[in-house]
Amino acid sequence: MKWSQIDAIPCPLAQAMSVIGDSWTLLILRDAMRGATKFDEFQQSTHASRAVISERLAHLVQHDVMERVQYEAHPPRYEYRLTARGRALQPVMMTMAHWAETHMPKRVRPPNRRHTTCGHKFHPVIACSECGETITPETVTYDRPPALAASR
Amino acid sequence: MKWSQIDAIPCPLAQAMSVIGDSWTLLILRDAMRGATKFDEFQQSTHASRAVISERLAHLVQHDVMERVQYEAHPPRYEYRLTARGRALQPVMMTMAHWAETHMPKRVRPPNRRHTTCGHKFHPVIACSECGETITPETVTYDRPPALAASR
DNA sequence: GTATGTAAGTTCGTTTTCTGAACTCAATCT
DNA sequence: AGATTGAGTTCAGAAAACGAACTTACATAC
Repeated sequence: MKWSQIDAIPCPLAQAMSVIGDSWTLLILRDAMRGATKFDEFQQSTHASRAVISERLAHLVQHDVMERVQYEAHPPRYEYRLTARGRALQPVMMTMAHWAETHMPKRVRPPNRRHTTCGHKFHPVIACSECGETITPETVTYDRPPALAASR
Repeated sequence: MKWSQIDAIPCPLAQAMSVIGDSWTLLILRDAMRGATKFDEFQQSTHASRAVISERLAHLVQHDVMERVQYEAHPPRYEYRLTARGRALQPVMMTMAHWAETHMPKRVRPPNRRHTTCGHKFHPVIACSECGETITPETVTYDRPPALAASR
């Protein structure tokens, strides 16, 4: 199977990969979260080739993660903005960044996130939507367990 | 810049990508979380080519996300197990799966996670490690804000 | 003792994708 | 008129992925 065909796999993670799993895509989204909107901003920040930036942005637009908006008529100019679906990736990226911060500390600056509501420096923890307690992997079960594809 | 050189970027997300950002890698880890350990299990479940599985597993071992363990001496046979660093990716993958479930519901089965501690079906929410409140993107600030690379 | 099977890979010719530099286009600015 | 800007496209060469076949080291069946 080709990587370009993972959208056919009915698994949430595979579906997520089919939209945001290509190389450079998450770095483009990181820049978008920091306020980037212009083609050249994405290109200069990520250092990916212009062809790749072009292809990835089109893919994100196609899947409603970003939108292409004309911001100037003469000459016609377009920028890219996160949609609600795109902004909803913020927890994913924060969780991933936190993993890198805790497990590869020598390679990144120490984090400096602050929660404005309580005023403290914090790191993200995963909580249960129902009881609010912290989720640990051992406390999660599946009613119909996700099976390995080969074993079905 | 080449994708294979993102490990040089001192950004947590880029560092995470350099370890788990290649195509197929997250699907391999998904299978590992479900209990897969054998080369052929990974290959048959993901449908990636054997060469790619081989390369990705070696990369994960090199970065201490999985370990290669001999489980039989005659003939010599090896399997792959998640390390602590690999198991720590569970929240990342759960958060990403939840994003796909909520934003691409037509393409995946409805979720069925249960929190054994409280007994309820749940979805993961991101909470503040200090005050326990739910984190929304607007309530996060950075003391030294992550800048766009081009603007530095 | 020969043949078949198994698990964990490697090899290799073909196809696909990426890379980076140059080019285009529409319009404004000097 | 010529230079600049922003948003791309084009293209030749390099790198990576694809998938089928092959290898290695044994165990087991015939």
